[in-house]
Amino acid sequence: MVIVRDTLVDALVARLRDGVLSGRYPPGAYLPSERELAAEYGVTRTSLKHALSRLAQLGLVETKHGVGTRVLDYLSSGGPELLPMLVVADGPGWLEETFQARREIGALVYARAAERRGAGHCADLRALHEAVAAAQTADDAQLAECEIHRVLAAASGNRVYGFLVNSLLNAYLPVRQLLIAPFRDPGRAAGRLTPLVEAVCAGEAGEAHTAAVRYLAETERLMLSGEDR
Amino acid sequence: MVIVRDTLVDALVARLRDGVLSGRYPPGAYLPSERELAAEYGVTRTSLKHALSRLAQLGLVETKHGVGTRVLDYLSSGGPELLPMLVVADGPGWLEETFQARREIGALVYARAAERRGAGHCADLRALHEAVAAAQTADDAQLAECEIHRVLAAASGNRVYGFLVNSLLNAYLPVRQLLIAPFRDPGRAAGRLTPLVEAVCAGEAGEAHTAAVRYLAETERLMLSGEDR
DNA sequence: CTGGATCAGTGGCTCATCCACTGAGCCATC
DNA sequence: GATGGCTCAGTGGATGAGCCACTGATCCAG
Repeated sequence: MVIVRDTLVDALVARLRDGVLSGRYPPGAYLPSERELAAEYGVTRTSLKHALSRLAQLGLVETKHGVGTRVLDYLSSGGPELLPMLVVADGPGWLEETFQARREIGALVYARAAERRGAGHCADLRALHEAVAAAQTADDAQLAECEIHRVLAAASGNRVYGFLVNSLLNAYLPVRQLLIAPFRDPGRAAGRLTPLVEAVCAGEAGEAHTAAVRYLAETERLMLSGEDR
Repeated sequence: MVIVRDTLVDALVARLRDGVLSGRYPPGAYLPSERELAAEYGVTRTSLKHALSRLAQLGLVETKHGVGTRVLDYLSSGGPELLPMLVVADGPGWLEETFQARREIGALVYARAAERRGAGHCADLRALHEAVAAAQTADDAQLAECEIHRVLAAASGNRVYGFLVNSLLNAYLPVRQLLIAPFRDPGRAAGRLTPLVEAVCAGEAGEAHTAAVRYLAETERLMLSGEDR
């Protein structure tokens, strides 16, 4: 386990972000001036500006020179990069919707990959599949599992799907412990993955699609119920 | 037309980002130290830090205290928020893949919305549809069209799809001129939208799905060919 | 009523300076 | 020879004072 110490700016971003997500700073409203905020949080204006700059990059606020910093409506203008923080902020609601999107988009990606399968991709997939089965620790299995999704996304022939999968996987990071559960027993994980991986490698598009949907639905049911821990 | 003057930090971000995307700073490599970079670009270290902070938020680099700033592999760790800059950077390739993803995910969203249609959503949709038809300028039509996508995403009952749609729509912003083309003639735009909107409002899920795919495919063909301008 | 000047308040940016962290290398100790 | 602690150079983190540029409201002269 690596000890990670948040930087001051990270902490500031978290505080301000929570203020926005919780509605303390509602959409359309202006934040207090940088000088006021800096005084309120007991930091330099420089540090506060760093934090605001990152909030702006996230699409949570918008800063205009000479005017002020306005809160945006993240629901109507935000992107999936907000998911990780939303999942921890209000939990189950966002998590379930993320799972649903992942399942449906995952099925799309899997079907595409099956259609376009190439020898190289299949080799990667088999190797990763074996890595999951052989993994001694839950962490290893989890990492390998993530890699499988990424390899499939790459095999879909559309890099945009790679980005979407990355975002959806990142949304899980904060609740990683829950996710690891189904992989505590490497044998079971292997058993569950086989049909999907085999189907994709064999190029059976229709069957792969069906298998993918079934696999993802089952996996997520386990994750949400917290069963098998 | 509003005149937007980029801030110094914006320009810095653009320069550094191009350096990363172009491979001048390859994945895994370390950037020069902040002091060196600041000198090279003729700016204060403070400003440079702001820029690096935003690059980090974008997932392009990773900064570690006492060590340095390392370039990440955006293809394997980035999210769809990178699309806008990739589309302008190397154009057609990313644009086509974005269109494909938008078409397939759009169809998913449309089908979902048709399944779960509610009176309120349908009213919104009809109003927007009429706004597109009535729009006097291409800009208006484009904005209303974006709104239709957002309303549909909202009607799908999954806020994550809203985020995904936002990201994909944002990817178009840099090439907005191209996109506006099919809407130069409001009458045609209206004619093209009708079947989809009607189908969703009528709740014919299967037909809506088919119509959505056909509509999106046609629209994007026009966009890519640049025809009808 | 209009157009320009003023002014208070806001964010943009700089500078000089110090602190905290990391990793490499040295060296005495075991 | 291996180990553990030390120093040191180089890196990013943070400060705070200060100045500049922009915006919008207000006021006033025309």
